[in-house]
Amino acid sequence: MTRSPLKRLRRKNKRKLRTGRRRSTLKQSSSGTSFGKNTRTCIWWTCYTVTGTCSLSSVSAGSAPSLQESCLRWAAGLASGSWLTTVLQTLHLLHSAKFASDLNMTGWLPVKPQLDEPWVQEEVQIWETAWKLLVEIAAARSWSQATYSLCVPHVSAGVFAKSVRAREFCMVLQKKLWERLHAAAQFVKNNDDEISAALTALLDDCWWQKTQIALETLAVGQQAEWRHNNVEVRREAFRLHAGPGNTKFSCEDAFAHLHHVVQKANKGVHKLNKWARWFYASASKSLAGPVNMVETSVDDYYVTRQSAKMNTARSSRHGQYFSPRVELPKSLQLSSLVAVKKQWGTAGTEADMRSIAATATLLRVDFPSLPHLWAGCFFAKGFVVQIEAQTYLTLGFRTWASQAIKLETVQCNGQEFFAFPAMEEREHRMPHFIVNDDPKKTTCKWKMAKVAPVHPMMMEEGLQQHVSLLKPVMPLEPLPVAAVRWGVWMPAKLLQKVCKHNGVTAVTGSGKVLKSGRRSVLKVDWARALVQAWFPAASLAEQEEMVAGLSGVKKPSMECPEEIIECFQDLDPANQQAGYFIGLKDMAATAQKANQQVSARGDDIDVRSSKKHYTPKELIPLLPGKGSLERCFIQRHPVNKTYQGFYPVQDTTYGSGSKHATWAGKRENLTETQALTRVVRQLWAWHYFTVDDAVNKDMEPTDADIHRVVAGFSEFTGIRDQPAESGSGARSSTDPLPKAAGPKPKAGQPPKAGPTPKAGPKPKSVGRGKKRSATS
DNA sequence: ATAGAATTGGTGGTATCAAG
DNA sequence: CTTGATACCACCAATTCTAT
Repeated sequence: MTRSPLKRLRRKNKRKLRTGRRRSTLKQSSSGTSFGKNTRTCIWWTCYTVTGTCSLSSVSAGSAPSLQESCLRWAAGLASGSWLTTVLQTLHLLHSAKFASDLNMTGWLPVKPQLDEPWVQEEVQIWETAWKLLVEIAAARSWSQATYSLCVPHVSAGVFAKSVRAREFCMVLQKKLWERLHAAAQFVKNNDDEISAALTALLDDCWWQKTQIALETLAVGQQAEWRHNNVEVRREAFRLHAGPGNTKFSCEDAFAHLHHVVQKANKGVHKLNKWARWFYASASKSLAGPVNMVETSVDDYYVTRQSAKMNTARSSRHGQYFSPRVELPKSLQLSSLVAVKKQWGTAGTEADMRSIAATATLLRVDFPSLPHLWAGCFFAKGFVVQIEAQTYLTLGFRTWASQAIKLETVQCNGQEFFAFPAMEEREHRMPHFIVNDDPKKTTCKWKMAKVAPVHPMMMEEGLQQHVSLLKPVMPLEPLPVAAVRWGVWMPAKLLQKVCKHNGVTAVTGSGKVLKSGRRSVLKVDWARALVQAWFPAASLAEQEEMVAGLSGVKKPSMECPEEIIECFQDLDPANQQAGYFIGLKDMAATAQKANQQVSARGDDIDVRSSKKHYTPKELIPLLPGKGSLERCFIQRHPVNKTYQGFYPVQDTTYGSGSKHATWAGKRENLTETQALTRVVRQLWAWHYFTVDDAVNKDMEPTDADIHRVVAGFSEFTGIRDQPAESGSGARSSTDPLPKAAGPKPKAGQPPKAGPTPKAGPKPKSVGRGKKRSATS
């Protein structure tokens, strides 16, 4: 019994770890053909890299950088905030004359045009849309990249940053994280209160400190007293980052591939199943050696199938595929996916962002305010916020904190504008985070305003050198008030908290009728109560807009039965204007609009999901299997004047086949019958080739059959076919494929001329199917 | 706490387009 | 007409959100 390659590999790696890193394996990894061109590398490959001896001297100036060096530089750049430079450059396009002119914006005008002119409105609209896009891009990049500058072990790459200052900064950051983690652990141990609970949740969200590698990295730093030039610190960082940062991708790739194999297996395509497993085992270079490998060529596939037929020993031909023969130690509590999730944490983009925000919070914020940080949910992406003299653009809130970009204020003629400070060269950048722990509108120190970019041509005289500035739509007002005014979405729980902290408790339910006879309180009810308490003077439509934003409800927020809408519309105009009906009017209009949107959306989906070019029922009798064969069909395109037939060629080497024919075309000018005949004959040719058991050849439709079908269509195309040729069942002279329908090869057997797929009658069209089966 | 709804991201397969 | 590229759609699984 041979041992599984996986097991063998594990042992190999273990041995390597134990015997100390004497032999450099890094070279091997960088020269492997797997990297670069194809990232489908065995996961152990990457682990291998980590255990190798580092050669610090290889990271040197001079000759062309090695793969390791460029990867290391890249990781170091990310750790010291290179991505933030990109974010700032993106946002700075607001002040870029070139950007404005690229968008065909009119330049600064000393005499302002009328705002209501169509071209002005159009340009202003474009400029505002461009700004929104810039904010989206900036926020997306910030939240996806900040992890490299904040979380361990990513930050440790910073000791290879270009400047000493940046290197020092990364070590200081890790030192702080280390200290804060210890303080947090102490606090949780000694306290059992609200703060302790919040801190536990924060640590859960941080997540990275639960990993062995992060703790090890910090421990190495601590032992080195956080000196960036310590040999061990640099060695650790080198091992982690001097290689393609693709452990994640390698794992995903490997598992995605396994998943694919499993899918195929479940479909019962046994030939492909085995083939794919062999391919998988042999595609991984790191498995070479202990296992007999097969070549991943089509020839080899045929040979293995031949040997299977001839009952020769296959074990000498192929490797073994993976299966979990070794159970993980029980103490790890990782025996199931559920256990993994419990032990480690949830994965995904949301979780990553939470981790970033939690780490930033752990770093800067005092523990006592942790239970109140949910109040940061007012920081909506793209708004301008201010505390004391400092102003920021927010990039969105994630559970604990919001990312923010510092702004400077520009005064002119008593008006206040906001601008991004001039870009300066920096060796090190850190993302900025802001928090709010006060949800009360009366005491909250933060102020917020919605802003719009001023169009370059509309800039005040004397400010045109800025190209464009951000201008508050309304004066800054307390953060909670502004958030409600602009309908900043928040989860239901937080909305409730906001209401309670601000004394809004009179909430009428509008949900289902409960046993008590009262209606249950929904999210919208809280939103409506808050809006009515804070904006009693606003019109109902305005209030409903705020409510819709706060609760994020897309459907009609209240059940407004059709009858009520109809009743209202049946009222005579005088009554419709009556004071006590005006509210109803707005509501009916809103509900109707929403209803229409919902129903229109439904229709849309229906229309798109219908298959327009599926086999028309008239063509079904012409198909092999008469419609019972899956993925075998003919499309008819009256506009393109084409037929296209598809047949699921079962031999996976060929994928599925398709045959296309045009009638009334320029080159051949076929009749419609001739075109359809070509397609039908090809389908049957594939059918004979594929199906092993005896097929009654008489089932194949005659030319006359085909013509009859086409004649049924002709009224739609306007192109009349000639009557069928007199030779009744005989093939016409234009029959395109007399050979293909000729001597039938036995199915499930390679063409007799040999193992190459070229010989013998075979489907001509290979198409994408072949490629996929060869590369998957 | 938890069931169920909604949302999101990924995958395989089909439909369509366009270059040669 | 072949071929490759890509848009689009249905479906699945993971995750988040809401309501109870």
